[in-house]
Amino acid sequence: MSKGLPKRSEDYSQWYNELVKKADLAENSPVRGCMVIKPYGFAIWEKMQATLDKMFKDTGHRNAYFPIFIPKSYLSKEADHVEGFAKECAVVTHYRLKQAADGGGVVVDPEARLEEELIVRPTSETVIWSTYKNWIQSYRDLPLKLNQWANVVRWEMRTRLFLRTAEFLWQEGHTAHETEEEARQETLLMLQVYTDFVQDHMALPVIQGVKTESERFAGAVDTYCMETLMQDGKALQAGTSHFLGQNFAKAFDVKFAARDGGLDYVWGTSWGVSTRLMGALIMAHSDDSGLVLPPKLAPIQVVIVPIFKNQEQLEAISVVASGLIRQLNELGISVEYDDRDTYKPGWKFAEYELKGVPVRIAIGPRDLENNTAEVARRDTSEKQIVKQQEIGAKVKHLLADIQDSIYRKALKYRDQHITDVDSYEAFKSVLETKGGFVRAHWDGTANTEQRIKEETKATIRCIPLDQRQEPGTCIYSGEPSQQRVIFAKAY
RNA sequence: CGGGGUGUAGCGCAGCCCGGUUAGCGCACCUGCUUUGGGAGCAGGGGGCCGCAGGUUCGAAUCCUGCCACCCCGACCA
Repeated sequence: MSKGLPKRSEDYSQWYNELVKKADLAENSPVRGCMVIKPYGFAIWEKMQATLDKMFKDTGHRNAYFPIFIPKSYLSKEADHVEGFAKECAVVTHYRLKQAADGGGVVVDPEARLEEELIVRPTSETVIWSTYKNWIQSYRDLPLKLNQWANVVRWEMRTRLFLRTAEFLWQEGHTAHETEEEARQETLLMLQVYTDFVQDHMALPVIQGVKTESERFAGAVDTYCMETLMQDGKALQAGTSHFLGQNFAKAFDVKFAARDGGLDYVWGTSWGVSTRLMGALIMAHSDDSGLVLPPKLAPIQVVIVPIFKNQEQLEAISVVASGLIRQLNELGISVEYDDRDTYKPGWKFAEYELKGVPVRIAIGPRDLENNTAEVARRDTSEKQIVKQQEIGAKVKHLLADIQDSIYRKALKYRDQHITDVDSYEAFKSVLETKGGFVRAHWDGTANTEQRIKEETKATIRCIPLDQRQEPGTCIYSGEPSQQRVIFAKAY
C-alpha cells in the first residue's frame, strides 16, 4: 500500500526499520548506534512520559535529577553491578581539546587528562545511592521515593532504532525503605503501574513475571518484568522493577537509626522503562500501510482532510471543518486540519495512515450538500458517512472503540501464541514454526537454561507470577520441576 | 572482534569489468499551467571534491596501494 514500505510477511525487521523512518519517528545520527528522535516520534514519547509521570506522582514519588557522569570508582562498589555493566560503558578521560600541531582540526589535549576517569551513566544506582547516604540518617527519612527522567548510555554492539540504541531516554525510579517487606511491596507496586500503563495506554497485553538468576539485573536480589509479544513471534521486555535488597545500601554504606534504636541498612528498589517502549508500540499494532497508534498516545487523534476543486469550495469546507474542530476540542480530542493545496487527498490519506492517526474525517462537495462527513478508522480501515452534528459523539466513541479493539486484537494474538510443550523436540519445533511464548518445565539450573539458549536461541523470559504450581519434568534434563516457565526468542 | 557486502545529488540506484565529450536515471525539491472523493499530468529549473589519501597515465568515478566509514550475519543487551 504505502510507497516502499516492505510487507511484514516478507521481511519483518526491514518493515520495522523503514516504518520508523517513513513515519518520521526517528533516524540514525552521525554517531553509530545513536538516534535522532524526530518531532512526531518525540510527541508520542512525551505523551508516554506525561502519563507515566502522573502515575508515579500519584503513587507518592517525586522527581529529581542526578548527573550524567559517575566517578569510575563508584561503579566498582557493588560487585555484580560492575560486572554487569563494565563491558558497555563510555568513559570520559579528558576535559579539553586543542588545535592540532599541523593545523588540521582539533586533537585531545594530553595534558588535560582527568585524575579519575568518569563513566557516562549506564544507569544511576551508584550515584544515587552515594547521595542517599547523606540524605538518610533515621527511619524518619524513609521511605525515600525518587524518580528521574534521563538519558543513559550503554555501548551496545548491535543497535536498532528505539529497540536498542547506544544512548536512550528513560526514567529510573530509586527508592529506599525501612523494611524488606515495604521494599518488596514497592517493587511489585511499580511493576503493576507499568503493567497498567502498557495495557491501558499502549493497548498491549503483558505477562508479569520474575527473572531467573542469569537474566537478573546486575546488583538486584529479584528482577520483576513485563514481557510483551511482537507480531513476528518474538518477545520484548517492556520494563523491569528490581528488588535490590540491601546490596546497594551495603555497597554505599547507607544506614539508618531504626525505631528500636539499632542501626540498620536500608532496603532498596529500582525500576525503569525506556524509549524501547516506542519500539514495542510500533511493532505491536502497525500494519503494512504504516503505524497504528492507540488513541490514548496518538499526538494527532483526528485529521480532517478537505476535498475541493477550487478556492470557494475550500472556504466552504473550512467553515464546516472549524465547526467540527470546535466540537471535537470540547471533548478533549486533538485534531489537525490539513488544508494544504500542495498535496492531493489520496496522498494525504496514505500519509496519515503511515503516521497512524486513529481517525480520519474527509469533507468534500457531496458532504457540503448533505451536511455529512466521511469518517474512517485507521485500525480496520472501515469508513462511514456521519451527520456533521453527530461527529463529536461518534468520534469520541470511535476512539474508545479503537483503543479497546487493538488491545483485544493484540491479546488474541498473544494468547494464540502461548504454547505448552512437554518435550524438547516439541519445544524446538514450536520455536521454529510458530514462535511466541513457550511454556515448559525447567529444572531451575542456570546450566540447563544456558544450554537451551545456546541450542535454540530461546531464553527464559520469566517465571510468571500468576500461575499455579504444576509438577512436571524438565524438558531438557528430565529432572523434576514445580512449575512451567516462559521461554521465547527475544529482542 | 571473525565472515560477507557497500561507499556516485537529500534518498534509492546505474555507469566501473573494457580509462576518453559536459557523470546519468527514479523519487524528492523549485517555477508555471492544468488537476484534486485513495500516493496527479505536462513543461521548465536547481542541486555532485564519484568516501579519503597516494600512485599509474596525455587523460581516472573507472586501474593499483593504503586508509576511513557504514550495512548485514555471529558472541553482549532496557
